[in-house]
Amino acid sequence: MFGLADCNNFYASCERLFQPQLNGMPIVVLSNNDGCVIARSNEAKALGVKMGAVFYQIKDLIAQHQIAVFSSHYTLYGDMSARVMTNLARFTPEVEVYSIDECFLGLQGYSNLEAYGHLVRNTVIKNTGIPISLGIAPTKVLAKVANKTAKKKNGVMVLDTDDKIKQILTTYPVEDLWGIGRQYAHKLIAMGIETAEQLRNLPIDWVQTHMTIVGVRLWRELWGESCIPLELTLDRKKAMCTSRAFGKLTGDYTELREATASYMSRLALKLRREQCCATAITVKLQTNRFNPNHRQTFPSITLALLHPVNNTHDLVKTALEGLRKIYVRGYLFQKVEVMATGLIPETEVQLNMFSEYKGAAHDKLSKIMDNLNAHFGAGTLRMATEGQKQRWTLRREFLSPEYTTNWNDIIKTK
DNA sequence: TCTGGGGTCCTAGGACCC
DNA sequence: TCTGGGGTCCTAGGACCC
Repeated sequence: MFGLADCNNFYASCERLFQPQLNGMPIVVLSNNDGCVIARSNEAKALGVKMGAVFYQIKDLIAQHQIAVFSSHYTLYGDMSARVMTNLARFTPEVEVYSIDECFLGLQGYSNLEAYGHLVRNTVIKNTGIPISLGIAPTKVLAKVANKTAKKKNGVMVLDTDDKIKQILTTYPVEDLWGIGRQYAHKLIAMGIETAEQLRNLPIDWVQTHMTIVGVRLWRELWGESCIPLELTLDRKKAMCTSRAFGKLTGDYTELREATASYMSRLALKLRREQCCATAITVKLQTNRFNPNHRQTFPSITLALLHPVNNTHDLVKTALEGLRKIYVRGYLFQKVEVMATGLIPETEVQLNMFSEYKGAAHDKLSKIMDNLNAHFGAGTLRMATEGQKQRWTLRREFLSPEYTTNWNDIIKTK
C-alpha cells in the first residue's frame, strides 16, 4: 500500500502559520515578480480566485474582499517543507519526497490504515502547524486519487477494496488524474471519456496507441496493479537551470550582463551543492510573449565547456560569451535563462591532458566564496560583473519575514 | 506597467557503426 | 526486377509533474 501526504494550500498555509489573525481569512500567494496567483487558501478559492490568475487583473477583487497577499518566499516554504518531511519520516522507513509539499509513504504490511493515517496526519499538524491530507491505496495513482478525495472529507482516505475504488473512480474527473494533463484531457473528453472509471474501461491497446507506455502504466495503476515504484534514492539530476523574469523589461546590454552573471553564479552554486559539473551550458533570452505590440525574439545558444566544471568564474565567463553572441539591439527582454547540461559527478570528471585544469577538488576560490557567503550571507562575495545596482531584480512587494531562517526575523514573545 | 520557475520521461527520425 | 540485419547515440518535439 502507498500513502500520499500532501500539504493543504501549502504556501498559503506557511504564510498563515505566522500570522494567526489570518485564520479563516482569504489569502493568496503570488509567483515571482508578483505576477500571478500560485496558492490560495480555501476562503480565497471560495471567492473565485483562480489558480494562475494574473495579479494586476484581479486587484479589484482583492481589495473588495480584503484578501491578504504575499510574494513567494521559498526560503520559508523550503524550511517548513523540511519540517513536514522529517515528521512524516518518523512513521515509515520508506519515504519518497515527491515535491515541496508532497510525500509518498511505503505502507506495505501496515494494518489498521485508517487509524494510522489519522495518527500521521494529527502528528504532522501538531508538530508543524501545517495542515495535510493523506490518501492511502494500492498504487501511487490511486493514492493520489485518495488524497484528493481526503481533502474534501476529514483529511484521511483509505482505498482498500475494489468496491471503494470503483465507487470513487466513477465520479472522479479524468482530467484530475495524475498523468492526465491538458492535452490528454482534451482528447479524452472529446471522445466522451469524462471519468477515471471510463478511462480504465477503455481497451488497453487503445491506451497504448494513443497515450504511449505512460498511459498504459496509468491504466494498470487504476486497476490496482502497481507500476510506479517508490523511489527511495535520489537520482542524480540531468540538467539544472536558473531562469527568472526581470522586475522590469530591459534592452540594456550592461543590465543583461549583470543578470546573466548573477543567474550563472547561482547555478554554479547549485552545481557545487549537488557535487556535479556541467559539460555544456545554454544561455537563452526572451522578450515578453504576452505583449503583441512588442517585437519578439527568443535567441539561444549552447556552448560546450573545455572540461566539465562547476566553478563560478569559468561558468560566468562562458555564459557571458554566449550572451554576447546572441544579444541583439532593439528588443526589450523580459527574461534570461541559463541551463547546465551533461551533468557529471565531481569525482568522475575526465580531465583534459592539454589543459592546466586540475578538477573541482582543486577549486579553492569557489570553496572560500561559498564559505564566506554561507557565513556572512548570500552575495557577500560575488563576481564584479553581477553589478551593484541590479535594477532588474525581482519585484517582491509583499514579502513576509524569514521567520524560521533568519535570527533578525525570529518571532519574539512577551 | 504588470502574465512563474524548475524539472522528467517517451517517441520518432536521422546519422552512424559493423 | 531486385538492394540486409542488427545495433547505438543524439536531437527535437511533445507530453507530463509540482
